[in-house]
Amino acid sequence: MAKRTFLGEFELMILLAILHLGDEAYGVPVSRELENYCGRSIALGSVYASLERMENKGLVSSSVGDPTPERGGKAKRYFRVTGEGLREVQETRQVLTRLWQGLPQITEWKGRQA
Amino acid sequence: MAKRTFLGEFELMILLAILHLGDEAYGVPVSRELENYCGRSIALGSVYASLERMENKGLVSSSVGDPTPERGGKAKRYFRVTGEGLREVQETRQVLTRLWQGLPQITEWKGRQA
DNA sequence: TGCCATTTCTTCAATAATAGTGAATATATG
DNA sequence: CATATATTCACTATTATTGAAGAAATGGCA
Repeated sequence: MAKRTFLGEFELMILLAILHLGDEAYGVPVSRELENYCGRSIALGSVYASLERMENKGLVSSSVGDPTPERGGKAKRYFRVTGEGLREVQETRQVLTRLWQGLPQITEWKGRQA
Repeated sequence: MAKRTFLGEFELMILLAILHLGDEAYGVPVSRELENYCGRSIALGSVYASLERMENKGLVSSSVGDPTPERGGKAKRYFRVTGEGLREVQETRQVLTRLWQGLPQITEWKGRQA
């Protein structure tokens, strides 16, 4: 069996999106948030699948809210990042930050070139 | 078929390790470099597998050097990050940087807590 | 009132791609 | 030939992606 591994890129981004959204972190806005940050479309199914896996690993927890009084206002499943999830994000950030420090070809790039 | 996706966490780290190593970037030191940065052991096979995939995707290129005059000095396969590989690293870094900006619970963490 | 179309959100099933492992293989030198 | 360095291989596990189906709610209209 494959042993414990890194946080996947997608997992990392989802965790960060949840932190950004705070109390409004359920599947749909998480997906929208990612699309905004990444500039590409994200399949909702992949977000839910990843959330499911991360809940099993203890990186996020979820709770189902009440239905809202609006058309299609089905109860939402809200997600939070657990302490362990936060720790993993922090560690990943540390490693990446160290890795791209001292690499001018990376860090001096300011965005898509003209 | 799954469409084009993000750079995986592992792929990203390998690309960064290659950039750090410059002219000495072949399988073994790449793996060692990762172990140093990540603080965990890395299976050599997984590094080669990832390098292989990335070469197919055009993110790295490789060339086989000459044997070196030392015991077991088998010819090495050196890797370089291509222009496209570099661009992907840069874009990934941009997205991640934006995502963890404004999150004090992430950015104000200075390392493994005492 | 009682349906049903519509909306919002979640789950599912199936496939592709990536990660990880241990053993095997290839080539050097001493 | 034993040993050292490096790469490749075969196989399994985990993660990513997609498209469609399922659940639950409201709004409007006969």
